[in-house]
Amino acid sequence: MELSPRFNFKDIEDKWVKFWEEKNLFHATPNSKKKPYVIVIPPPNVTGILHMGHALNCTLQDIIIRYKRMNGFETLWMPGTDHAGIATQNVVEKQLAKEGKNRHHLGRDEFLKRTWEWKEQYGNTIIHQLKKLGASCDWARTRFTMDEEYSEAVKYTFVELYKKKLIYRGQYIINWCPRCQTALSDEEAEHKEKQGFLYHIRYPFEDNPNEGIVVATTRPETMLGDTAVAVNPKDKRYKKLIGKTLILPLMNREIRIIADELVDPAFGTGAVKVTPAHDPNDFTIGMKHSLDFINIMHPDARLNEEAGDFEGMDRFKAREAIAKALQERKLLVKVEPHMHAIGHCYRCNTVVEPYLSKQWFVKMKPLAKPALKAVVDGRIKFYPDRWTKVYTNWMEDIRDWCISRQIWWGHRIPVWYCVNDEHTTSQCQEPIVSMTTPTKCPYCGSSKLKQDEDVLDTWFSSWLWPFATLGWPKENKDLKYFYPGSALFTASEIIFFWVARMIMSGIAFKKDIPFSSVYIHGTVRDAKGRKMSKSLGNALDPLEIIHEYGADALRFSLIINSGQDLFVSKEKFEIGRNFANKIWNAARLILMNTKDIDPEFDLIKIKFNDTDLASQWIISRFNSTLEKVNAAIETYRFSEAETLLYDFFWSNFCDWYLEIIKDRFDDRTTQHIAFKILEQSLKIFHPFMPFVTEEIWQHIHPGEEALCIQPWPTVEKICLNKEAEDNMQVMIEAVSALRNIRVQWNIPLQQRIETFVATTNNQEFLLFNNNAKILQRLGRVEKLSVAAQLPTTHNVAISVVGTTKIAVPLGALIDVNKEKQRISTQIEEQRRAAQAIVGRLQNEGFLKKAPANVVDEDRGRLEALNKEIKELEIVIANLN
RNA sequence: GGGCGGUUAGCUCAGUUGGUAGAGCUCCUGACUUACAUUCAGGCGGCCGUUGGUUCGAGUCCAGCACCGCCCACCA
Repeated sequence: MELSPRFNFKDIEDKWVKFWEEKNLFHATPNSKKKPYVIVIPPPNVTGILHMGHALNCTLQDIIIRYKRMNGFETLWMPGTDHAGIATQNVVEKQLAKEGKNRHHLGRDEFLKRTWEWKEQYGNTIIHQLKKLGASCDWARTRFTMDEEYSEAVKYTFVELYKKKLIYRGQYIINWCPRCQTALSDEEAEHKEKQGFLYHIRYPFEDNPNEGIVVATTRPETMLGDTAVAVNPKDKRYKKLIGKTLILPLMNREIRIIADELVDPAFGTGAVKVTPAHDPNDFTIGMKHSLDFINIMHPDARLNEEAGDFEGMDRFKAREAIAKALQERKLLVKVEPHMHAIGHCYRCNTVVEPYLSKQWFVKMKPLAKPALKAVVDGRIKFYPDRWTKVYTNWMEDIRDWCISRQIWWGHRIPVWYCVNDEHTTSQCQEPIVSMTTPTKCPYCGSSKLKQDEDVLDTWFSSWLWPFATLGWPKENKDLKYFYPGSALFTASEIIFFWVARMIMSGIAFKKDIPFSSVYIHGTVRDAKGRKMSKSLGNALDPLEIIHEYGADALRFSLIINSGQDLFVSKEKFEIGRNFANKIWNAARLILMNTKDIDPEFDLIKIKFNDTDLASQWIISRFNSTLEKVNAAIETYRFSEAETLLYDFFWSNFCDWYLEIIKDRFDDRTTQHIAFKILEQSLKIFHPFMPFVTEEIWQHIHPGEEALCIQPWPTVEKICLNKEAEDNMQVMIEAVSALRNIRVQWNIPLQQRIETFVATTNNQEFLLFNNNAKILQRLGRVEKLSVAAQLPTTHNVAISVVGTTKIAVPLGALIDVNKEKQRISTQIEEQRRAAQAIVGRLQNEGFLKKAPANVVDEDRGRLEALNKEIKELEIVIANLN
């Protein structure tokens, strides 16, 4: 049965997606005979639609998963989605805004109901898209970070950590997003360099209002909340002033000058205004010196009643207004431009505000210590290795993790407070932390309890992903068999957010690392190197590429470019499309010319003496390629693996082997070798291009088991034949030499030529003698003579390969007059060019006296041209 | 301020332990065509960022410098 003349990926992709899923080929179950190989997918946000980053990330995972599956592992690729607290809430709020409502109009329960509805409707979009990509996940296991079972795991984690005193609640300066109106963790505040200003403000002395101390700040509006000015105790300029009282301008509050080592005398004026409620540094100083903490801001970043005349004003408006007011009072000494990094909300890009508030935190040092060790002592390896240092640096300097969020969509914090005014004992202040909803206060017995309003950071659920997806905290067979996992594939952006925390949680709760390899891949950018984003409008949609070029093409092209950050444009995907097409057509050629293939036929049974050089060569090339491909995949060098496959199949198999055997396809052994190489190639291409390979496979093996569960070929050492590879290389070069002569001398392909091969090297003599056919067929040679010396014929074109001369007598082959004319024209062109140089040199006066380098350069060109002219003249002479 | 990565053909990138610089795309020339024009054959095109060092020999190893990019950081 033949393949259709044109490869049409659109006809086959959906068919195989459906087939694989219906036959349950990707489902993994605990299996006493096989070793497990496990990857958990980085769960995409439910709000997500497939972008190039996902496509790259998931293709990489799919390659190794399919590879391991074919290598006999019980492979589990765990799929699922993340509830993405802030992102999802934002989407639904935007929807509400269109209806002129906000979430408070609906109330918490109604809003959550609405969000769940949204999730049911759109939350699986990305899962469907991943299937189109060919991802071989165990779809039946698809998890969501807010599944009921999963929620139990999250609660359990919170309660356990609280019991171990690794979770605490307290008033601290956190990153506050005034738009999302929630706290953020340090990692969620993205620092970006921005041009700002450094305002120098004079704070007058209480006893001498005309004099004062000058402080420098980038956020003058926070001065309204100042409760001190600090200087370094060693700073000679200010030593005498320590303890003096100042009048805080605009507020007319008395504040004092205090001394603290945190102050750097070299920055600004060396005197720092201290705003303990609005700056992390100042907070520390405030605690140390028992200062007042004055919060001057509403949660939406408008100034509050503590801001005096500026109440109600937005923070940035207030900044201008305050600068102006200070200027009017002649207290603004100067304003200078200043570059500094400002935190932005990673979800909405709003400038975050350091804000004092009561939040829940995870104490990280005890969790980080064993997680750091696991990487330092090599139990977990990063690929490429350089990320190890990024990880260890962060872990060594880890800070506590703010996990409470003032939003509604997420895991509600499992904490209740006693709100009974009448019987409140001092113990009733204690939070009640519980897996289940408590009915009464354990201290006073009151049933007036109120649950904490906040939800947990999304990452507080995703850091449990490697085991919560397997049913933890309940023990079960899956968990026992599939944990710990094998590898994790992700982008560098979430090493801190996710990778590090999974390692911590795995060790803390499962007493074992969650995976032993972490592969960090590059970022996908556009052709100009910018990150792809919807707002820039430069995003290439993977689905569009799948539609236009096919999923195999998308996958192959992405991976072959994935050595580092990728710069993609539409044309970059042609390589994959063309390659899929090449595979298809090679298969067509072979299927057209082979029949009744003996299924028992095996390449390793072929004796080298029984077959020709080209066959030995291609069998050896297949095995040496396979050996290298295996090594590349095992060490996560995927683009290298694809390059090896591409070169083997296209440059060796198609361009040479198939061309050589085309006219002897009637030979049974040849048929079998070609068929077998194709069949084995399909297997090793399958992880990279699952669709086209499965299609061809099922075509040649109808009714048999699918390609995706075929055993991976083994490297047959007996087939590795360096001598054949080297010898074939000589033949290839000889053919190339002949082709070269043809082009050089304008000998049309139709024109059969006579060729002499001359060598005194015994081995090469035999080689050419035995493989004359290759030269004859691919070089279109009519008569080939192999001898020790060239005949004494004039007018031969000679090319040298190794120690062998390949010569073609030109005599009758070329039209001498035509050739003469062609060369004459060439000579004329060269002469004109030479004349132009001479002319220019004369015009510019260089010919007589000039800087040596200029003349040398031109002289070089002149000489080169003259040399070429001479050579061409010799050629003309020879033609006679 | 600290750390990391990059600099090789016009473009995008390979280059394994030091040993005559490679691929794809682009461009140019050509193509007996029943596997493929998403093809085939051939060609043009590189002081391998810069300076110095180690070596018989450096794109590759070492040091400095320049430029580009990324990450981290509580100098207000």
